[in-house]
Amino acid sequence: MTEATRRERLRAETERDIRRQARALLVSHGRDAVTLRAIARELGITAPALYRYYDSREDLLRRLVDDICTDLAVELDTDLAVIPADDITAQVYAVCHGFRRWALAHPQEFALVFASTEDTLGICRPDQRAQVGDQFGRIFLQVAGRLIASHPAPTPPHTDVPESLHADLESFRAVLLDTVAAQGEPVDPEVLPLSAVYHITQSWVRLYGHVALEVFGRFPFAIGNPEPMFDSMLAQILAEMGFTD
Amino acid sequence: MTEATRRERLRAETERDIRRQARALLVSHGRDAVTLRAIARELGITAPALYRYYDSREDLLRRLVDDICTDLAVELDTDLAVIPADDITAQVYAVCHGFRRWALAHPQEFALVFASTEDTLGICRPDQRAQVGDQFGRIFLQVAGRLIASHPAPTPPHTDVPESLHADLESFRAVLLDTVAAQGEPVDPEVLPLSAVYHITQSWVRLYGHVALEVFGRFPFAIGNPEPMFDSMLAQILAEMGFTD
DNA sequence: GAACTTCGTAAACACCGTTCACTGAGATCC
DNA sequence: GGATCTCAGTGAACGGTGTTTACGAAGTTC
Repeated sequence: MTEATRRERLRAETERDIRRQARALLVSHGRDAVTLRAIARELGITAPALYRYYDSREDLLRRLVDDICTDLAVELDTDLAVIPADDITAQVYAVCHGFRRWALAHPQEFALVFASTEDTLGICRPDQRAQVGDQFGRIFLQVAGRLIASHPAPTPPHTDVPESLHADLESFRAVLLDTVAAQGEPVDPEVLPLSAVYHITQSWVRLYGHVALEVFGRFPFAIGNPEPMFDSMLAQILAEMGFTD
Repeated sequence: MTEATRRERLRAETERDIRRQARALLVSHGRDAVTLRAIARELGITAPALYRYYDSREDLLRRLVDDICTDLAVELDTDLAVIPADDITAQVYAVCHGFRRWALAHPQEFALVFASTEDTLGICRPDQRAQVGDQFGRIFLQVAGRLIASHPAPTPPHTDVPESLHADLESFRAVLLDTVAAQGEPVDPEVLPLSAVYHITQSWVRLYGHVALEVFGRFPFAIGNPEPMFDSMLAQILAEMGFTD
């Protein structure tokens, strides 16, 4: 059935097992508990064997980040699957709620992927990764692109876009257009004002800010149930783009 | 001169040295490098001696957080000292710019204080700490309280405050009033609408979100110079409160 | 000066990441 | 089919870590 050799199959299987155990340790006991010896112990092998698969513990953690992003993307895609394709605001709600739910359910993974300094996690080749994690970034860009591509009216930009950001925002707009186009319907670049691209960036700031503050417990006061605040924030973000439903 | 005994003086001195070395290791080589043995080595003592001062490495890290918050507060207070007492928007700019500058200059310390999950850092007795770090929290509350206490007009609330947040926001308003009153001029509680308190919370979400995204390099695209974006965000936050300068 | 408290030590234990020489089984070639 | 090569996994070792323990040597108190 498989044309791969027996050795290749076993290798791929072991590699998956290693990552799975590493994830389990990360989730259950935190980043520091992801030790090569503990992983090997659970797998019934010895620690040096792991060096046949990863250059170092840091290398393994770096690849874990990719796995986590992929899993998050799968979860968000599942949420998106039940949303009508033409209901863009429902898609935005689904992705944002899904992101928050995932972050609160997996704080250690959130911290590793979204709150690690570059030097504690090794260099992540800044040229290739234009976005936080390939898979999760794809979904974010996709929904963001569709959102601003379908925004109801040429919204008067609430704020002036700083002049010095024009170049960066224009290349980001190109990435958004590519992502949307690759997923299906192409979009007229003219209908994507720079101010909307800027607003999307600001929305990511707020989405990320709220979720991170909640995960890390750094809101300035105890909040009984933060979900209404999250919903209210999303509603305001959409309202500022001209969506009034 | 000092009425403390020789032993007490030496103890206090050693304790300061320990924390200073721990901070140096944190800043220069990251959280994982803050090792009891490394600290002891630099101080010319042995690692078990540190247990006369701290219960464990985790305990030491927890107290480091307090030190860092205090230092951050001192830095922000220095910035505030040169701002006219009646120019509240300038004070807001000073604190926000100072917070961003500090975070970018001390990413490891920022990550430890503002992006650590509760269980990786031990429980921080949620009853006592009403705010992120006592000292830094004091400054934030102080400026935030003064800001909404002096907001120019009874701003029409852009968004409705979710019903379920009223109770939490009211107790937060009380904390804000206490902080401002303890610092000098008392404030009429009536001039502090709940929607403004809510807006302050949303502003913290945006301030924190921008700074954390910049520190962790998680903006969705490469930004040549993020400072204009930060300034633009601050301007918008103030504009939404009715400050138009 | 005796009794007591406290700081620091050395030794030990159980972990950790990582390197290295080596074995044994799968893959390949003749 | 047998020789050869490749490579996953091993055991031992090195230097590092947090932490506990018993003990000595000061400072403090009476």
